[in-house]
This record gives sequence, C-alpha cells and structure tokens, in this order.
Amino acid sequence: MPRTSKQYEEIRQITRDKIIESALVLFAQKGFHGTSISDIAQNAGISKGLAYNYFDSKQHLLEAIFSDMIKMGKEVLEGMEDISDPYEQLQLTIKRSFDFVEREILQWRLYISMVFQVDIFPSSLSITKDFTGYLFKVFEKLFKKMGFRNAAMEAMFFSATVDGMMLYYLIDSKSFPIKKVKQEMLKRYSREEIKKRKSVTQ
Amino acid sequence: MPRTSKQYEEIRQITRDKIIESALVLFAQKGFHGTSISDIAQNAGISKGLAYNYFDSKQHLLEAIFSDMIKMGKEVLEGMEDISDPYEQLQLTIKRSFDFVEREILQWRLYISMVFQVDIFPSSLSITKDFTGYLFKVFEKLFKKMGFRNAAMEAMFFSATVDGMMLYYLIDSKSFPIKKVKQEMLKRYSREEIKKRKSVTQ
Amino acid sequence: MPRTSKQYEEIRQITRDKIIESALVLFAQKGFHGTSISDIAQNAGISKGLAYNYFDSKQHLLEAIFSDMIKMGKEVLEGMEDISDPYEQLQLTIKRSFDFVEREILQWRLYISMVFQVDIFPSSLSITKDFTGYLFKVFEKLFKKMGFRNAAMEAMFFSATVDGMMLYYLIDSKSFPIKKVKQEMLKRYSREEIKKRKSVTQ
Amino acid sequence: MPRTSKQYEEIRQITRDKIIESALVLFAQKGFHGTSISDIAQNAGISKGLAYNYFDSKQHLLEAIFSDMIKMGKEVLEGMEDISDPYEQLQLTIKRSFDFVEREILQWRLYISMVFQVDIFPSSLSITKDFTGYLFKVFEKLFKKMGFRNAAMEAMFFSATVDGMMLYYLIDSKSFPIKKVKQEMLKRYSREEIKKRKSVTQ
DNA sequence: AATGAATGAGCGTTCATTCAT
DNA sequence: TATGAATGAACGCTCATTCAT
Repeated sequence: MPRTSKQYEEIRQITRDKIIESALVLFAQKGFHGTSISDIAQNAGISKGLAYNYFDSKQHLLEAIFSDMIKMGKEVLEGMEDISDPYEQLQLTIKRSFDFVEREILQWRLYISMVFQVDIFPSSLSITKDFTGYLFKVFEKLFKKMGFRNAAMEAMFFSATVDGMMLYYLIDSKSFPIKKVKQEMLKRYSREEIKKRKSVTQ
Repeated sequence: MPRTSKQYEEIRQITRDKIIESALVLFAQKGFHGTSISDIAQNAGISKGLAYNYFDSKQHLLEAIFSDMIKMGKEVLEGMEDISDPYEQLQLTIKRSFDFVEREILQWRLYISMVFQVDIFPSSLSITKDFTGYLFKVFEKLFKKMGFRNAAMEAMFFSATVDGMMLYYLIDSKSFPIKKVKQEMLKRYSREEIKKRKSVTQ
Repeated sequence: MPRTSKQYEEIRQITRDKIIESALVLFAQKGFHGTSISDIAQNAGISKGLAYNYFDSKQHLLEAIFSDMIKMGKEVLEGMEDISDPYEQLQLTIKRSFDFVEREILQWRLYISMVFQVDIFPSSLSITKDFTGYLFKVFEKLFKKMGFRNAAMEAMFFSATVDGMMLYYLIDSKSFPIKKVKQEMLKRYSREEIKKRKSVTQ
Repeated sequence: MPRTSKQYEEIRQITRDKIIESALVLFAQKGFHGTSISDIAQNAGISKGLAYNYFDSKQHLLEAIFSDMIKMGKEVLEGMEDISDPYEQLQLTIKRSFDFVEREILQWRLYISMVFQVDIFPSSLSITKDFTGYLFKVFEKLFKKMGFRNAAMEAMFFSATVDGMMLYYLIDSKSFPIKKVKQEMLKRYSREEIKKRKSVTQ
C-alpha cells in the first residue's frame, strides 16, 4: 500500500531542504563551478540521481537558492515603512541588517559571488540592481523626512558604508569587529549625532 | 639571420601581454571556469599550445593576472606617505582610488569575483586581508594625525564608504554617478568638513 | 468485501492493456530508447512501479508487444489455406493484408523499426525471417497450384511488391493512395490478369 | 615547428574517415542509441574526446553520415536521364540499384532504421519522401515513354517491387538470392517482356 | 617560437530498476 | 494492488593539458 500524500510531501520537504542546505554551503565554499552535483549529493547523504528528482538542473538548484535568499532579504526589511519616526526606522534598519549578515554569512558570500560571476546566473545582476534601487528610494525618503537637502546622496553614503562594512565582514568574518562596528553605526546614525552633523554641514 | 635575443624578448613580452589582456577580459566577462584556454588563445590570436609556453597552467595565468592587479593597486597609493599633510593625503587618496576603479573596472570586477570564489584562487582572500590590513594602518595613522581619538574606527568608516561606493559602481557602472560621488567624497573629507564634524562629535 | 479473483483478473487485464497500448504508441512515436518507463506509466495513468508489476523489464514489455503483433499478423492470414481456389485465396490475402496495415499502422511502424534495430531486440530479425519464410512457402504453393513453373520466384515478386507498397504507406501514410493501390493489386493478381500474363511469359 | 596546413588536413581527413566508418558500422549494427561515443572512439582507435574535435555532437555525426548516404544515392542514378531509350534506362536503373544495395548494405540498413526512428533524426523522413517522390516522377516519365496509359501506377509497382526486394535483402542478406532476383528483374523489365505484358493487359 | 591533433579525467544528466510503505 | 522516493550505472560532452612536428 502506498504512503499517503502527506507522508510523501514530508519526505520531499526534508530531502529538498537537505539538498538546498548542502548546495548553499558548498557553493559558498567552493563556488558554483567548483561544486559538483556529486559533492552536493554526498554532502546531503543522497544519491546523485535523486537530486534531479528535486531540481531540474544544477542551474535550477542555484536559482532556487537565490530565490530563497532574495525572499529572506526582503523579509528582513519588511514592515519597516510602518515606522513613522525616520530615526527609529534607521536604527532598526541598521540592527536588522547587521544581524542578518552575521546570521546568514554563507548566503551573503554566495550572493556576492553570484553577482560577480555573470556566467553562472545572468539575471542576478539585474535583480540586485532592482533591489538596491528600491532600497535607495526607501532610504532617500527617510533622509528627506529628517530634513536633509541632498537626501539621495545621504542615502547613498549610508548604504555604501553599511555595504562596505559587510564586505569586510564577508572577507574576514573572524577578525572583523562586527559588533563594535554595529554599535558605532548605531551611534553615528542616532538622532543626536545626525542632528549635530546636520547643524554644521548644511 | 637569427633574431637577436632582444628581439625574442620583445616578441615574448608582446605575446605575454596579449594573453594576459585576453584572459583578463574573458575572465571578467565569463568567469574563470566559464573561460577556456581555447577562448583565451583564440581571443589573443595564438594557438592553444603556445599559451602553455608562457603560463604553466590556467591557474598560473590567473595568478599572474592577480599579481599584476595587486601591483597596480599598490602603485596607485605609492608615494602617498611622503605627503606630510594628512588632509591633502586623504584628498589624493580619494582621487586616485576613484580614478583607478573607473579606469580599470574589469580588473576590479575580476578581483572581487576572485575573492569570493575560494575554489579558484585560495590565497586571494588572505592576500586581500593583508592588503586591506595594510591600508587600515595607513589610514589610521592619517586620522590620528588629524587628531581623531578613535582613529582606527574612523579609518574603517572611511574605507568602508569608499569600498561600498566602488561596489555599487562595479554592480552598475552605467548608471552609478561615480563623478558626483567622488566630488561629494572629496567634500566630506575636506579639511573644513572634517574639522566641523570633529568639533561636534568628539 | 474482498474482490473475487475474477474481478482481480479483470483489473489486471485492463491495466496490462493500458500499459501495452501506451507503450506501443510511444515506442512507435519516439522510439524504444526515446521512450522512458516514466512516459509509459504517465500515459497509462499508473505509477512507474506498477508497470514492473506487469512486466519484468522494459525489454520484456517490448517483447510482449512484439508477440502480440506477430500473433495478430498470423491471425490475419489464418484459415487462408482452407480455401481451395488459389486465385480466391490470393485475392483474400491481398485484401486482408492491406486492410491490416491500414488499420494498425502504428504496430507496423514499430515492427519495422524493431527489425532494423538489432540492439533493442536481437531476436526480432530471426523471428521475422521465420515468418516471411513461412509466407513464401504458402505463396509458393499457391502459385504452383496456378501452374507457374517458377512459383518460388513468383511468390517472391508478389511478396516484395506488397511489402514495398506497405513500406511506402508507412513512410508517408497521408499521401500514399493505399486504396487505389489495393484495387490495382487486386486487379493485377486477379484470375484473368494472371492467366493473361502467364500466357505470354511462360 | 608546426606541421604545414596540408599535413594537418591529411591527418584530419584520415581521422574523420575512421570515425565515420566506425560510426556507420556500429549504428547499423546496434542502433543509434545503442551505440555510445565510447564505442565509436574505441572502434576507430581514438579517444572519446577527439571525436568531438571532428563532430559537434553524436547527432551531427549521424547527420554527416546521412548526408553522405543521400549524396551516394543520388550519384547512383546520376546521368540516367541522358539515356533516350526508356528500356535501356530502366535496365541500367535496375543494375545500378541492385549493385548499390549489395555493395553498401550497412548504409542501407542504417538508412532504413533512421527513417523509422523518428526520434533520432526527424528530417530523415521528409528527406526520404522528397527523394522517393523525385524517383517516382522519373520512373513515371519513363513508363509514359514506353506507352503505358497509367504510367504513374506502373512506376509505383516497379519501385515497390525493387524496394520490397531490397527490404528482404537487408533483413537477411545471407540467404536472399539477390543475384538471381536481379536477373529476374532485368528479364521482367526487359523490352520484350514489357511489350508482351502490355499487349495483353491494356 | 608555434601549431593543433590527441588524450583522459570528470561533470551534468538520464533512466531502468528497486523497495519501503 | 499500488505509489513514488531512491539508487547507480552509463552516457554525452567539455576542457586543461601534452606532444610530435
């Protein structure tokens, strides 16, 4: 007698997760081309063939991972616009961003490597442009609310600084003082500091 | 009449340069694994076999390119320490860095992709750590001279902002306003602005 | 209430037929190697595993189809030898053969392709030789009865012409005028025509 | 010092021929899907990879063979239309056709199997239709010249008989009496016999 | 210095078959 | 009886590398 479809679904979910997890780790560690389906299957404890029962191709597997990452990235900043106070919103953005990159360093590593390997996933670049473009808009609005005249430029400096720090963290997560940097970031972009800076530079 | 050894030397240099140039462009465009030796040879207008007359392996070719890039990066900031005025030194650093990334965008792209693809060039990461560590030291000394109490953190923010901007430029060189950003960067890190900021934040 | 064994038997027969029918259509359309067990199961509306409950292997399934075809082929010419008049017998043979190939074009297509793909069914060739050898004997006897001196050769020409026509029909069933050809065949191998021809050529 | 391009060309021609020959034999013996590139390479005494230096894919290799066959087929009947006497022309056609199939039995086997395996070479069927359609036209004209009222049907019977015989030869080349059949064919389609038959049937 | 034919290991992918349920 | 997850062998194909000339 066959299993119930619920049982089958559970099995599929578990195996799928194992594959995704293995692929994520290995892609991040050894690169997309440097990782074979055999590697992934072995790491996931399944046969090579089974991977194809779950993903049509290595490429599709990568894209599934990418989709998951984009979804996660969006969730991180979700609900942020409901906060009316821009200072508070900014603080939360910093906190969540740093926490996220610290928690999901592998995904980030993979993400960046994908953006810079046009050959393996051509649309990753344009998706990234769209996403950063969207973020700029959000930040711009935020800095406008704070009364910055050149809010767009301000938004760009803020983003660049955060992303620059993250880059350093990704390059050398062991020795980069991410917690201290996060604190400093929160301080520099606190209500008081921003106001002080604004008072002298505009 | 046989060629003189000097003529041979010249031919070798020209061919070597053609190979390096082709490899650089193709690696940056299609990735290391996505580029075959055939591609490179064809692009350079030579035979596959000849490439091995100049580089022991595809890996060695990559490493040669990497070395060249590091050397170029160092040259950019060379002679900077001779300038005694830290404000002036900082301005020059900004100018040269932005000019460099704008001029050599392919190299930068390739560089970043190499750092995040551990499989193709394991030591790229540690070399990068060394190089950024060295830069931090230089900048720290510089901000110390300016009288910053937490010069290390200041150096890190400066670097992160610059590198964040460069990241954006690499991701979307067409629409990123690199010249405006460079100007703004020069302004924000000008003697006057730094002093103003220091007066209110320390 | 458990099903009776007769009911089980019926279910088995129905499922078996569905599998055979699906396999036949797909093998004929996409070839033996081009058709997977998954395809067949899906087309038959059953699971992959169940197919193995009915046929030990893909090969056995093919052989079952082949056996069915041979059986059908024999049925077509069955009871023919009871007809004492060779002219009448020949006319009936022509009718039945043309009707059969027209009705079961898929089977014929598959049959021919199997004969010429030694790899997928080694014995198909020898079975075919046996069958055509048997037919030659029948036809030879028939033409002998008609008084042909070289009845064997006559039989061979008759068979070859029929099979040649069928070949054309299989190659292009849409535009081949099978009905007209059948009528012409019946005419050329009618009592009158045969006698006329015999009178001038022997 | 590299070889001259003439030397290279010779090497390529020899190797290409070895591959084609091996592929032809194996495809005909074991079918397209039943023959692996490894098989072909081994049979040709080369490495697997080298085959791809000569043919883009297994499919392309098949198509190259197919093209060669079509070309040969056309050559066989070339120059036939220059002969003004239709009886003579028909005799020559029979001779050349039988000689050709006897000489190139492997090609014929493969050809037929390709026509009936739509999955491996879709256009083989339509190419065949075109070719047989062309032949019909030639034969129709020929029989018209002989004064047949229904020349089209006559052409079809002639073709069908020849192709039927060839089918038998392909199925069982060892025991099929091809030489005798050829002689009988020449006799039945000789000037005298044709005239005799025509006198009684029209 | 230069060529390109040749090798062979390795990868992505397919699919007949098995088996726990 | 019936399901579909799981296996593993085999195949088509690529490509870094070698080498005779």
